[in-house]
Amino acid sequence: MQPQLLNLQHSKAIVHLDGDSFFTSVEQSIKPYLKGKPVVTGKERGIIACASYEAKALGVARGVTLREALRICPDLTVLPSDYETYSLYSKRMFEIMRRYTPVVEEYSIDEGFIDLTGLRRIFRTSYEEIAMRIQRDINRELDITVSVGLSLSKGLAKLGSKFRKPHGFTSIDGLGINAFLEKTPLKKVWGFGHNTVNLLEKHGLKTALDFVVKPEQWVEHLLGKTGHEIWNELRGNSVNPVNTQEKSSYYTISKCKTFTSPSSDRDFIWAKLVRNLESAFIKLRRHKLRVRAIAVALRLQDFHQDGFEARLNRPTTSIYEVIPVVRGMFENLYKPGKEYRATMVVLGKLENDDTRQYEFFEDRLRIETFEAVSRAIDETNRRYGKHTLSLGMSLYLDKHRHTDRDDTPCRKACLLPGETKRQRLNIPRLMLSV
DNA sequence: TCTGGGGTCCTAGGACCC
DNA sequence: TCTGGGGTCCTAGGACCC
Repeated sequence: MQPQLLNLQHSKAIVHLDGDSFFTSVEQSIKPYLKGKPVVTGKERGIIACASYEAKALGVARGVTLREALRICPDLTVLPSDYETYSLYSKRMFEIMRRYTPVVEEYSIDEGFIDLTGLRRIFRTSYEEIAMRIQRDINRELDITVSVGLSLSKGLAKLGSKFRKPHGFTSIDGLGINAFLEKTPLKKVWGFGHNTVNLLEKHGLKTALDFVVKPEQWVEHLLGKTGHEIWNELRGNSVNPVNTQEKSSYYTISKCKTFTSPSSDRDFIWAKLVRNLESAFIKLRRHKLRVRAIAVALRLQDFHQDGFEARLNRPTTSIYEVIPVVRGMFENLYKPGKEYRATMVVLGKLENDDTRQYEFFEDRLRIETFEAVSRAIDETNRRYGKHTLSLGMSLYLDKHRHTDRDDTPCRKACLLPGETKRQRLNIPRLMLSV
C-alpha cells in the first residue's frame, strides 16, 4: 500500500542531529587520555547520567547506580557532571549549524533540528551532502561525534538519527518511507510512550507502518490531536515546523530532591523543603521571572505523594514572602511517624520580572528590602558557591514553630484579599505527577 | 527496572455567564 | 422549582520527552 501522495512542491528537508553520548563525549574531547576508555558521568548523584560507548559495551547503562557500575567494570572512570562545559559545547554545536541556516531548533542540550529546505541551490549540492558537511564540521571542530537523520519531517528525521549510532547518517526519502517504517516498532516512534503503544497493540498494530496505513479518522478518533500529528509526520507530511524561537522562558520551575535515606524527622524534612525552595528561587531570579503560584509536595516511601498549591496575590521574586505560606502547607501535609523520601517544590504562573507595579497599599519599602536582600544573596552565592548563604531554617535550626500574626507583611502579601489562611490551605488538591 | 530530576502539551469537565 | 442552549476560562491529571 502506498500511504502518501506527496506534494513535492511542499516537501521539506529536515535534519535531526543527535550528540552521541554527549556528556562523556565532551569529557573525552577535553581529556583525550580518556578516549577509548569506559567513562561515565553522574558522580554527584551516585547514578549514571551518561555512559561512553566503551562503558555501554561493558554493560554500564544510564540510570544504573554507581556501585553497580563499578562492580561490572572496576576500571570505570567516574566523573561529576559538568553542565557548564556541556552547555558551552552545545552552544558551539548550534553555532556551527547556524552557519548553514538560521532555521535551527535547539531541542535539547544535545539535539537539534535544521530545516534545509531550499538550500540545495545555494550550496549547489544535495541535501545529503549539506547534512554530512554539518556533521563533519562538528566532528572536526569540537572533536565529538553526532548522528544525523535527514527526511521530510521532524518525526522521520528523528527516527533516522537514532537508526545508526554513533556517528551515523541516515536519509529517508519519500520512496523509502514505507520500507523504513516497516522495520520500526511502535515504541521507537517519537511521541509514543508506554500507554499509546499498549493501546495500538491492542488494535493489532506492531510497526510504524501498520500505524501509518490506518485511516486518518481512525487515528484522530483514537489518539486525538497529538496522534494525528505523528501520523502526518510519519507519512512525510511535515506539520510540526522547526521552531527557531529561543526557549528563554519557563512555565514552571520545579525542584525535587530524594533523601539519601527516608526520614520521618519533621525538622529535617522542613529543612530539605526550604533548601529546594531556595534553589527554585535562585533559578527564578536568574531567569528574571517572578512567581504567582507555589505547589509543595511530600513523597512518601511508597511513592505516593500529596501536596498543596497556593496562589499568591502578588507575584514575587523573594523567598521571604512565601516562607509563611509554604510553612503552612508543610504543617498540613506532614504526618508524624510517616516515612518520607523526597520533597518537591513547583513554582508556577511565572511572569517576566521586567515591570514592577505596586498597589498603593503595599509596603513598598519592605518589598524592596526583601528584593535587595535576595540580590545580595545571589551575588554572594555566585561568587562563593551555591547555598553559601542560605536561610537559617534550611540549616535544620528551626526549633521554634512558626507563629502566625496577622500583621506580618509576608502574610499580607501572600494571601488573596479577604481570604484566611485556613481557607486557602485546607483545600487538599493533589497535584504534581512525576 | 521497584522509580533521578526537570520540563511541555493536551484534554475533559467544572464554574460561571448570558 | 425545573428547564434550554451556548460560550469562555480554568484546572487537574494524563502522557511524553530529554
